[in-house]
Amino acid sequence: MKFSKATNYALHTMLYFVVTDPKQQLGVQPLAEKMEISPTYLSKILTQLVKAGLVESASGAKGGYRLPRGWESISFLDIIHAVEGPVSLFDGCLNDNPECMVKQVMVSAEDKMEEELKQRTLADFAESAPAAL
Amino acid sequence: MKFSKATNYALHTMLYFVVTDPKQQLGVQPLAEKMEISPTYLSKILTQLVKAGLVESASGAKGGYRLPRGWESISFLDIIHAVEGPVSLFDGCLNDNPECMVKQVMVSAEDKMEEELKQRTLADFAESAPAAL
DNA sequence: TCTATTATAGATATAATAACTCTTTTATAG
DNA sequence: CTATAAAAGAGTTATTATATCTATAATAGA
Ligand code: SF4
Ligand code: SF4
Repeated sequence: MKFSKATNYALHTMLYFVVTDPKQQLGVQPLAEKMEISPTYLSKILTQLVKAGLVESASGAKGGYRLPRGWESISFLDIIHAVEGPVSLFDGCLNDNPECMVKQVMVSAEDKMEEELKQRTLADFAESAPAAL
Repeated sequence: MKFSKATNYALHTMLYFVVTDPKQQLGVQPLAEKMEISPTYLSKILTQLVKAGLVESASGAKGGYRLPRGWESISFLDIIHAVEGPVSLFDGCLNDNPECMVKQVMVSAEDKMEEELKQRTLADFAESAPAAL
């Protein structure tokens, strides 16, 4: 019952994009070194973010990654969902009773968490946390 | 990023105690049959609940499990914590900066979820959901 | 005390998932 | 054409979840 390391890497990577320069193309090597993981692994995570539209990539020489226009409104939840997939904290419900309050409680709890994660966007970090990473 | 099956079993077991008879001693076999898992496995989960003080157990003949006095105020969060341990959705933070907003966001999101889970107690299910399980 | 019953503990096996690596392919600037 | 960098795919290892089996401890009742 915790977020994967991949999600961690994704969050930190996105934040790093913000605190450096959202416009500039950035290769995967410097990022990988910062977090001490292999470039190919991080690349795989970044590809997930690309597919979710949370970063832009450019192949070939002088290529790299950068934030897309509109990056300011990307939320924590967006990033988490991009990496973890559509998570539902509560699964394995056999007799699928829609009235069941157990499910309702769990779903509502998850919603509360997601609400919070949705409200926090990269814009919040543009000024406030340049020293974080 | 989801709750374990064990947590599921624990929640359903607790609910089952409520909808049947909170006072009566109940062996592990009937419960295990209901959820189609082995008695020893469920027993292990129940033992965790016992250690957390969420159920009472009695060894020996005519023994079994039952809810303790004050069971009405046991919350979903109590049960989850008893089985999952002290979970923190966000770990693997290396340079432990207490000012870090990333951590703050994640912790606050988790808090929101836990608040909700804390407010839902077994008492809510005493009348409302006798047909759930 | 003896026996049947029931929880507890420990060791172990299996399965599933996460975490990571290596290799190959595709794309592009110069 | 070539150097560079991302994307894709296959495969490996590590970790954790899930579950079972066996043995031990406790207790009520005969
Ligand atoms: S009690 Fe609710 S959550 Fe559990 S199996 Fe039934 S419908 Fe699903
Ligand atoms: S940026 Fe924040 S969450 Fe990430 S390692 Fe640093 S202190 Fe921890």
